[in-house]
Amino acid sequence: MFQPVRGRPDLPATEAEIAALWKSAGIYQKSLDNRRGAKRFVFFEGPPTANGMPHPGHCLTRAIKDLYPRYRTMRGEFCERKAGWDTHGLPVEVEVCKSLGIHSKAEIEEYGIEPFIHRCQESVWRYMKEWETLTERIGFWIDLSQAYVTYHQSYVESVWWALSELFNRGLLYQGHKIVWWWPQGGTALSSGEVGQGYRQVADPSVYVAFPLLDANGAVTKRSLIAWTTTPWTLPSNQFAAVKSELTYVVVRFQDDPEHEYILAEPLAASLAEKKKTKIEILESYRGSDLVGMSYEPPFDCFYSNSGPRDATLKNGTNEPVAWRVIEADFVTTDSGTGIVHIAPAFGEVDYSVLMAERERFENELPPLINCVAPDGTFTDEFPSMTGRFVKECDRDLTRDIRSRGLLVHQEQYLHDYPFCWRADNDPLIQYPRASWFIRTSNFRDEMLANNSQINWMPEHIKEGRFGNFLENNVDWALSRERYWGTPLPIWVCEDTGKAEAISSYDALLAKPGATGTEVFDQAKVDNPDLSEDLRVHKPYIDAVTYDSPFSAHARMRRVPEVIDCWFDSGAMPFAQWGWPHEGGKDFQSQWPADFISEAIDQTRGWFYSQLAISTLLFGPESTSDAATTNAAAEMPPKDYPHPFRNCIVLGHMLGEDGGKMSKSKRNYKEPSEILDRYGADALRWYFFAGQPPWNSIRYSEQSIRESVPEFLLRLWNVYSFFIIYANIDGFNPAAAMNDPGQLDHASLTAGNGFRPVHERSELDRWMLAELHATTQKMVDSLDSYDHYVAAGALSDLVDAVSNWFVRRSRDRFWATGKADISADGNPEKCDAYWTLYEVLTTTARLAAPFVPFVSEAFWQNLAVGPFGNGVPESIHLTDYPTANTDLIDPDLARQMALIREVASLGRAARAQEKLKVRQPLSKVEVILADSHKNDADWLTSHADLVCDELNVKSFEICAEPDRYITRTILPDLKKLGPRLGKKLPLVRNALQQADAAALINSFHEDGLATVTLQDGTDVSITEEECLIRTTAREGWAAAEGTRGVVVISSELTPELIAEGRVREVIHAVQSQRKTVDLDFTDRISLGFVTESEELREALQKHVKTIASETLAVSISFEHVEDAEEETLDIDGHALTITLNRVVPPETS
RNA sequence: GCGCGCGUAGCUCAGUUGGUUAGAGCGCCACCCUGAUAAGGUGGAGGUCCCUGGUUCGAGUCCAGGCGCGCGCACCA
Repeated sequence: MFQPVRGRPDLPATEAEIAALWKSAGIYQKSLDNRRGAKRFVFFEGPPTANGMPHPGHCLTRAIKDLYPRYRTMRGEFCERKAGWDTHGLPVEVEVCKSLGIHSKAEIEEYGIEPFIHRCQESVWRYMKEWETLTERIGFWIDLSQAYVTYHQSYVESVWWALSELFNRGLLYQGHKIVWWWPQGGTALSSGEVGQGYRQVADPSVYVAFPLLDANGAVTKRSLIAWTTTPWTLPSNQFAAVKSELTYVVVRFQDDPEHEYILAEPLAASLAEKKKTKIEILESYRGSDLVGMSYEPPFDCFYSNSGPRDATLKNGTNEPVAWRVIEADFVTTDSGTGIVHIAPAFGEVDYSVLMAERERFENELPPLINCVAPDGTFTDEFPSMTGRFVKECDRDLTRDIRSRGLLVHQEQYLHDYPFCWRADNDPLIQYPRASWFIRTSNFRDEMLANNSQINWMPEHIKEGRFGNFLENNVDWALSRERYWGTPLPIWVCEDTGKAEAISSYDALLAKPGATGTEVFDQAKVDNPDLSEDLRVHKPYIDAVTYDSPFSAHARMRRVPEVIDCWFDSGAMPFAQWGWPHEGGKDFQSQWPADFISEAIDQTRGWFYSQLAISTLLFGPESTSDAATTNAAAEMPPKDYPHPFRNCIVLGHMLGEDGGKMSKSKRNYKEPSEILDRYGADALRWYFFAGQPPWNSIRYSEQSIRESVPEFLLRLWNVYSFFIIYANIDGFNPAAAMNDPGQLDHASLTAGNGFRPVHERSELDRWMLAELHATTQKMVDSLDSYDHYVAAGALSDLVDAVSNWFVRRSRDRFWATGKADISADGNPEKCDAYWTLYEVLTTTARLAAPFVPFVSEAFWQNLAVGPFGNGVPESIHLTDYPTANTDLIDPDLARQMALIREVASLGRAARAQEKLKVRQPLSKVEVILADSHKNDADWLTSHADLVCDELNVKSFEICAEPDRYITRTILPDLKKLGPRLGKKLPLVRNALQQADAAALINSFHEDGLATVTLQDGTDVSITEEECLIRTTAREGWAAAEGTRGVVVISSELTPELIAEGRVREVIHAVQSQRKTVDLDFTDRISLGFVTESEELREALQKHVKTIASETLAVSISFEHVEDAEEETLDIDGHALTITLNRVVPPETS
């Protein structure tokens, strides 16, 4: 006896029971133990941050991350799943600041770094509970208890090791970088943060004259015109850039005849237009002719001091260190003047100009000119505006330039400009800051080589988004002037400035004269709950200093910075084990990952940080050696790809409106709400089967709801059908066999009453063939990470079971006799049960990685129920099914598809003629397409089935097809195209006009036919090169499909009409039984009252059929007493049906 | 602006090296079944495959250029 099943499943409730079962029985752990020692399937968890609430996108990621480990485990591999949490970084600090009601660095320091760090560490776990709940609820099996945590000491120390290696190899250096700087907040913003803050604003756009100097340094009447939208950068001007190949012209404006100006030729006319004046072109130069000229900068703040000072180049000649025309590729004529004002302090390209210039000089290098302080105000070096915020000086600066006759033109310029995303009135500025970098650009080719070996899904990521990103690699700006992060493990000599990197806390303590640990110890005494891990964090770590090896009596002190938290997560492949300080075995066996998956935003994030770190530390070019830190540690193999081989890049999840999901727009439902209403399996199936994973996916409740009936509900209905009748018939697999194994085909073969497949009905053979073909397809797809195709195959299988196998097997399930091998057993019925049982248990296993809860519920009831300990106690402890290829039968699959199409075409033909299926018809004829000619005999032998499906009296393959159809010979373009090329259209015409019958004849007699083309040439064509299309002629009740044409006889005899009416009446009685709420075994007495002689005769003639179909024990042609009564219209004849339940006589 | 992706039925999406009649689900309309039954099934209508050009015997598919959307990078003197 199976547990009775409700018709309408309550999936969320079922899932809760299953989850409890897994937990109490420790199934996840057992699924691992089961595979210990087997081939490993290595999975890396990209650490989410528990500092924010999980949202629907995380559900998708977690579902995909669960699918493949589950699948591989069932396939016999050992897949450990270690959870992890990303805990560092600005977002955490921001959360804390919000709760404290502060936001600037000054306020943080005022609050105190120590308590601030404590709050950060607590804040990290703010939504921990929600994350753990979601993880379990969605069925993501991962070991949360052993999670790696990026702020833990062992993790931090692994990161330190990596950084110290890089430092020792000269790959970690300090340099300057132009960053987007938030002056009021005193911090740089990450590109992601900057991206959020762009706004369209109107800035002043000024065309400024830079007067050229003659050989003696005297101002001439000729000026360059430079264009800028940031007048505040003009005092810091250092160069003017032109493009060598561009043509520049010397012009005179009609409204300003005193001066001559130089600008790019293509832009001269438009500037004149803007000035509403005319120009005269005096001369033209190539850009390269201008290079080297000196000019007077618009402000003299630096000029007056140092003037146009010269310095010696490496080639021995002299050049001014500033205010000189240089050549640059990035100059364009898209806007401006073709002459670019260069202020290296305030732009990345500008800064690179300065760097390039410095390369040219021998020893006295061009300085970085900058008269702006980090707080965004002018310094003393620009006395006229000292202390004022630069952005507010644009107007006054412009006025100043105009008063000195240097303003050529001014206008408003609309463009996007970034503001601080947290203080949206604060504009950001580009500003130089000292920063630590990793020399990743040296490893660009290495990273590309590594990347080329990775299996990216979708493929275009490799060469596209990710490849491009690597191509444009710049050194990794690693340091952050913040508080909550992995401290940069570099200690600097206070005397000499020489630095060294530290690879672990113990190594630090082992340094001569190390002191300062007591600061943390004291804090621990004051607050015993303080996390030990904070020992390696600010401010405690900053207190640890030691004797300098570089200078007697000097101390080594740590630099103040922490690092980019992306480095943390990228170091996860080894840092999760604390390697190389510990965890050597784990790292060896769990590297590289076979599989990772995250959303597309991680191309710049975790995908990159992992690849970069791995390439630098473990690539063939690497000279890193962990053994210097820990003699027991072994470096991993170097061959690419690492640290991951296969990566599914998920599309972004969009809200209901197709836009970005946003809390404030409320355009999506909380995951918990969806899970409570539809269940995790519904959500998972929607993710897996709804679209290829890399598509962006619109997360809408409606789509999720609609995905349920198509697969889960259909499967559930088949399951519940089986349970209902198996219980009625007492079908008990456990009574039939001792060793059920995992209930796969081979084990079932031993069952009593389980007949060999070849002895069973064709329907069973077909069903099992489909089952095993689907199994094969799913395994192939999942092995190549294509779960979308696998899900489609599974869905088709369920459709086949539900809509063909069960439908066509109903009679067997309802037949008399028992479902066993006893004397009164019915072997056909037994077959039906065994087949459906095999299909259900195997389908459940096929579905297990996709919908782990429902499939477990099936297994518990279908397998564990009857067999107890004889079978694995959970479906997730079984092996994934493998196809029994002997059972796959492509011919039968084709034939069954044919008969399903015939039935469907027959119904289409009926519908066309408005002949409902209840109306019996005399005949159906089928004309098979040539491709299915060979199945004619097979189809004929299934006449009964066709007749039954279509409610017709007889079936035949049409003997005179030409009555009903015409044939058209079409060229098989795929075959003829390559052979005939341009002649193809002619051939096509010729075939269209040719006599199809004659051609077919010719094919049959000569094996080929010759057609004469319009151009007079002849072409021979074989039958294989043609397709013969069959079209139904007008005037018949016919429908055509790809496999043939089905013709229904629409002729109605009085006898057929009578039968139709009887069926109509039976239908009415059945409906009435239902409205009266009779049980389906209740007997009735029936009375028919009608004025129509014709109808009464028909009913009388088929009284037996009516009785058996409706379970009527008596049928009279008068009112039945005390009966339910209903009058209806049968083809224009009024009929009153009276119906009464017959109380069965007491049986003693 | 540059790069990547996307644009197919009312909606959500498939469409496998270019090939003859472009598919599914939902919704809609009509119907069937009434022993899976507050289920299930069938049929139908519905398409300028974003636009324009090109390559080709042949383009939803390949190429170029637009337009629109999403994402990433950069923001431009």
